[in-house]
Amino acid sequence: MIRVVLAEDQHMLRGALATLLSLEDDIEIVAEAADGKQALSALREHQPDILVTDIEMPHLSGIDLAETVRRESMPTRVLIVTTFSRPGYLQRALHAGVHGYVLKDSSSDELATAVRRVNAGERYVPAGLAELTWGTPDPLSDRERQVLRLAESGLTNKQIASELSLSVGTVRNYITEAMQKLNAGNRIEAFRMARDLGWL
Amino acid sequence: MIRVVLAEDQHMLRGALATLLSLEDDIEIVAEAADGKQALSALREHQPDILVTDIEMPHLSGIDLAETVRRESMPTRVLIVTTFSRPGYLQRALHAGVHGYVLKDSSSDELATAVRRVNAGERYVPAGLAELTWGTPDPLSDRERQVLRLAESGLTNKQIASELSLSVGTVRNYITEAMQKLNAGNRIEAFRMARDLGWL
DNA sequence: AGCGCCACATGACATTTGTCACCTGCCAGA
DNA sequence: TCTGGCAGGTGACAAATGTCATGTGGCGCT
Repeated sequence: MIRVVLAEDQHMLRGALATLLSLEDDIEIVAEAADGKQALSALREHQPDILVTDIEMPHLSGIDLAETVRRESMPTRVLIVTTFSRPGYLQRALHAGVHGYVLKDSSSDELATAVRRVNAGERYVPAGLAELTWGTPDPLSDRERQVLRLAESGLTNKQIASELSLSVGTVRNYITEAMQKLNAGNRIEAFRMARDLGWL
Repeated sequence: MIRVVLAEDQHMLRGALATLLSLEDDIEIVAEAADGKQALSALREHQPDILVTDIEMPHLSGIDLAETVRRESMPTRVLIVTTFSRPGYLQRALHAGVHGYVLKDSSSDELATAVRRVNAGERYVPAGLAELTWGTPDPLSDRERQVLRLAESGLTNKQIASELSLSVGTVRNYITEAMQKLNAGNRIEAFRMARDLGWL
């Protein structure tokens, strides 16, 4: 029996996946979690074989969970289930020690398959996405990323500067650099592109 | 037997919901659709009792579908299932003649309940959301909405102006008006707020 | 017919944003 | 030790963005 903890913040999808996975003869859902913190408690308590988790969740992301699992040498393997086929996400996920990666846009059969593969010690990654990923390494520096995130939330250069204790000129510089790297015409295009590629 | 067409672009959720709804004794899924166009064909072919549909889908949105259903006087009632609890969405949905509205963040039991209620001729709307909705009527004019959408996609005022055959000054003015109505400090805050409230 | 209201429109002006050239200091690797 | 790269910074200039006063025409109300 493969013992699974399921973490997904969307109630309806979580319930549906739990039901479907439970229908499989060799899979057992030992706990469900609606956010990262609950997931972490469940991991500590149940020490499952597999954690099936979304990336974007309150409190702790699926990637944060994967890092914790590795840092604390838990016996659990992590399988990410996510909406987005953003190259940067997969890259960060693999870097965090994730064992499998499934898109919500695939079938629930494929999820069950992935669970079994990962449980058997294999890696599971969508064919097309893997290639995409290595084609475009993230060119942004930490500062550029930081500044773009704040710009995305609607702050002005002045506000960003005071937030990060930098001069306005420096902030402008980072934005300009990011725009050049991303080949964007203004800050809006820049953070949208970075976001879409999974770099923020 | 309640005959249902299910339209949802996320494969995994669609499959899961189809399975779960089929488990109910009085509900039958007669067709599934992955986008608005497929949904429309399915509606024409099967003339179901209920259309369960997402809002954000390729080709035709769930709201477009609801409008078509009413315009063509189909025998079908429409039940929206969506991620977003944005007041403007519910408002537009009801205006389009939708009979029920369920959030993906509720349980799948609730979905089945909603299907039955709507089939019985009742309306089904989440309690809290209904109040929220009437508290904040959309203050944006058509032009302001149009301009905000284009600004959101990263176009400059000049590009927006040429797109809409206006002068740059006029475009700037619309942005300013929208910013004032939304109490935003710049265009980025403005379109983010409008988007979050479901007004774009 | 006259009034007010509103969406739509414009241009002049001030501020913010983006570009560019150039400077300092730190640190890792050849 | 030299070199290159990166973080941090400045200032001058050009371009885009935001503010404001003002004008037009349509529509409803009295």
